[in-house]
Amino acid sequence: MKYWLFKSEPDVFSFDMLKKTGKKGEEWTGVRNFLARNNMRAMEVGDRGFFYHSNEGKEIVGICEVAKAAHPDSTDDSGQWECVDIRAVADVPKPISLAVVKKTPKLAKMSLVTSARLSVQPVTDAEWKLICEMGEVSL
DNA sequence: GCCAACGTTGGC
DNA sequence: GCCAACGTTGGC
Repeated sequence: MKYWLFKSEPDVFSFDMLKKTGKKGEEWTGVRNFLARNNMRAMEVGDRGFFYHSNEGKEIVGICEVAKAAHPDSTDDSGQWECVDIRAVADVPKPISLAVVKKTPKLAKMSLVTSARLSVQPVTDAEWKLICEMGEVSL
Protein backbone atom coordinates (compact mmCIF):
# COMPACT_ATOMS: atom_id res chain seq x y z
CA MET A 1 0.00 0.00 0.00
CA LYS A 2 1.22 3.47 -0.87
CA TYR A 3 0.56 6.72 0.91
CA TRP A 4 -0.26 10.16 -0.45
CA LEU A 5 -1.18 13.66 0.52
CA PHE A 6 -4.05 15.62 -1.01
CA LYS A 7 -4.06 19.36 -0.68
CA SER A 8 -7.15 21.50 -0.81
CA GLU A 9 -8.29 24.94 0.16
CA PRO A 10 -11.01 24.33 2.75
CA ASP A 11 -13.26 27.12 1.53
CA VAL A 12 -13.27 25.43 -1.87
CA PHE A 13 -13.42 21.81 -0.76
CA SER A 14 -12.87 20.85 2.88
CA PHE A 15 -12.49 17.51 4.61
CA ASP A 16 -15.96 17.97 6.09
CA MET A 17 -17.35 18.19 2.58
CA LEU A 18 -15.53 15.01 1.64
CA LYS A 19 -17.03 13.25 4.66
CA LYS A 20 -20.51 14.25 3.50
CA THR A 21 -19.98 12.42 0.23
CA GLY A 22 -19.76 9.17 2.21
CA LYS A 23 -18.60 5.86 0.84
CA LYS A 24 -18.86 6.88 -2.76
CA GLY A 25 -16.43 9.71 -2.22
CA GLU A 26 -15.59 12.48 -4.58
CA GLU A 27 -13.75 12.87 -7.86
CA TRP A 28 -10.52 14.72 -7.23
CA THR A 29 -10.89 16.87 -10.33
CA GLY A 30 -9.15 20.00 -11.44
CA VAL A 31 -5.56 18.87 -11.08
CA ARG A 32 -3.60 20.44 -13.96
CA ASN A 33 -0.08 19.50 -13.05
CA PHE A 34 1.88 16.71 -14.68
CA LEU A 35 3.64 15.52 -11.58
CA ALA A 36 0.40 15.43 -9.64
CA ARG A 37 -1.24 13.53 -12.48
CA ASN A 38 1.56 11.00 -12.51
CA ASN A 39 1.14 10.54 -8.79
CA MET A 40 -2.55 9.87 -9.27
CA ARG A 41 -1.82 7.36 -12.01
CA ALA A 42 0.38 5.49 -9.55
CA MET A 43 -2.46 5.16 -7.04
CA GLU A 44 -4.36 1.97 -6.44
CA VAL A 45 -7.75 1.46 -4.88
CA GLY A 46 -7.24 1.26 -1.12
CA ASP A 47 -4.17 3.48 -0.99
CA ARG A 48 -4.44 5.96 1.84
CA GLY A 49 -3.75 9.65 1.95
CA PHE A 50 -3.63 12.64 4.24
CA PHE A 51 -6.04 15.48 3.62
CA TYR A 52 -4.30 18.82 4.02
CA HIS A 53 -5.96 22.22 4.26
CA SER A 54 -3.90 24.93 2.57
CA ASN A 55 -4.24 28.67 3.18
CA GLU A 56 -6.91 28.29 5.81
CA GLY A 57 -5.68 26.15 8.70
CA LYS A 58 -2.57 24.81 7.01
CA GLU A 59 -2.84 21.47 8.70
CA ILE A 60 -3.43 17.78 8.08
CA VAL A 61 -6.99 17.23 9.20
CA GLY A 62 -8.06 13.88 7.88
CA ILE A 63 -7.33 10.47 6.40
CA CYS A 64 -8.80 9.49 3.08
CA GLU A 65 -8.53 6.51 0.76
CA VAL A 66 -8.50 5.97 -2.96
CA ALA A 67 -11.96 4.73 -3.95
CA LYS A 68 -11.37 4.60 -7.68
CA ALA A 69 -8.15 4.49 -9.68
CA ALA A 70 -7.18 7.20 -12.16
CA HIS A 71 -9.74 7.91 -14.87
CA PRO A 72 -10.34 10.87 -17.23
CA ASP A 73 -11.16 14.11 -15.46
CA SER A 74 -14.76 14.99 -16.34
CA THR A 75 -14.00 18.70 -15.97
CA ASP A 76 -11.33 18.56 -18.67
CA ASP A 77 -12.03 18.93 -22.38
CA SER A 78 -8.54 18.27 -23.68
CA GLY A 79 -8.53 14.66 -22.55
CA GLN A 80 -5.05 14.79 -21.13
CA TRP A 81 -5.96 15.13 -17.47
CA GLU A 82 -7.07 12.46 -15.07
CA CYS A 83 -8.36 12.20 -11.56
CA VAL A 84 -8.99 9.60 -8.88
CA ASP A 85 -11.93 9.27 -6.50
CA ILE A 86 -11.22 9.55 -2.79
CA ARG A 87 -13.37 9.05 0.27
CA ALA A 88 -12.98 10.07 3.90
CA VAL A 89 -11.78 7.39 6.31
CA ALA A 90 -11.05 9.08 9.63
CA ASP A 91 -10.40 12.39 11.31
CA VAL A 92 -7.02 13.36 12.64
CA PRO A 93 -8.01 14.10 16.25
CA LYS A 94 -4.98 16.33 16.71
CA PRO A 95 -4.42 18.04 13.35
CA ILE A 96 -0.79 18.34 12.34
CA SER A 97 0.03 21.87 11.27
CA LEU A 98 2.61 22.87 8.72
CA ALA A 99 4.54 24.61 11.49
CA VAL A 100 4.80 21.34 13.41
CA VAL A 101 5.84 19.45 10.29
CA LYS A 102 8.64 21.95 9.73
CA LYS A 103 9.73 21.73 13.37
CA THR A 104 9.85 17.93 13.36
CA PRO A 105 13.22 16.82 11.96
CA LYS A 106 11.85 13.55 10.58
CA LEU A 107 9.11 15.38 8.71
CA ALA A 108 10.97 18.48 7.60
CA LYS A 109 11.84 17.02 4.23
CA MET A 110 8.33 15.99 3.33
CA SER A 111 7.06 17.11 -0.06
CA LEU A 112 4.68 19.32 1.84
CA VAL A 113 7.66 21.44 2.85
CA THR A 114 9.95 21.01 -0.15
CA SER A 115 7.31 21.11 -2.91
CA ALA A 116 4.76 23.38 -1.35
CA ARG A 117 2.91 23.94 -4.58
CA LEU A 118 2.39 20.34 -5.58
CA SER A 119 -1.24 19.44 -4.89
CA VAL A 120 -0.92 15.64 -4.89
CA GLN A 121 2.17 14.32 -3.17
CA PRO A 122 3.69 11.01 -2.17
CA VAL A 123 4.21 10.29 1.54
CA THR A 124 6.73 7.75 2.82
CA ASP A 125 5.83 4.90 5.17
CA ALA A 126 7.88 6.47 7.96
CA GLU A 127 6.21 9.85 7.54
CA TRP A 128 2.79 8.23 7.47
CA LYS A 129 3.40 6.31 10.68
CA LEU A 130 4.82 9.24 12.56
CA ILE A 131 2.05 11.64 11.60
CA CYS A 132 -0.60 9.08 12.53
CA GLU A 133 1.05 8.72 15.93
CA MET A 134 1.41 12.43 16.48
CA GLY A 135 -2.13 13.09 15.34
CA GLU A 136 -3.49 10.25 17.51
CA VAL A 137 -5.19 8.71 14.54
CA SER A 138 -7.05 5.48 15.18
CA LEU A 139 -7.76 3.45 12.09
C1' DG B 1 -2.08 41.92 0.18
C1' DC B 2 2.59 40.94 -0.84
C1' DC B 3 6.09 38.25 -2.60
C1' DA B 4 8.87 34.08 -3.39
C1' DA B 5 8.86 29.70 -5.69
C1' DC B 6 7.86 27.04 -9.33
C1' DG B 7 5.48 25.04 -13.44
C1' DT B 8 4.21 26.17 -18.08
C1' DT B 9 4.35 28.54 -22.38
C1' DG B 10 6.25 30.41 -26.40
C1' DG B 11 9.90 32.62 -29.13
C1' DC B 12 14.17 31.81 -31.02
C1' DG C 1 16.03 22.29 -27.04
C1' DC C 2 16.99 26.31 -24.31
C1' DC C 3 15.56 30.08 -21.63
C1' DA C 4 13.01 34.24 -20.59
C1' DA C 5 8.44 35.74 -19.49
C1' DC C 6 4.36 34.93 -17.42
C1' DG C 7 0.73 33.08 -14.40
C1' DT C 8 -0.55 30.72 -10.30
C1' DT C 9 -0.05 28.96 -5.78
C1' DG C 10 0.47 29.35 -1.06
C1' DG C 11 2.87 30.94 3.16
C1' DC C 12 3.39 34.88 5.84
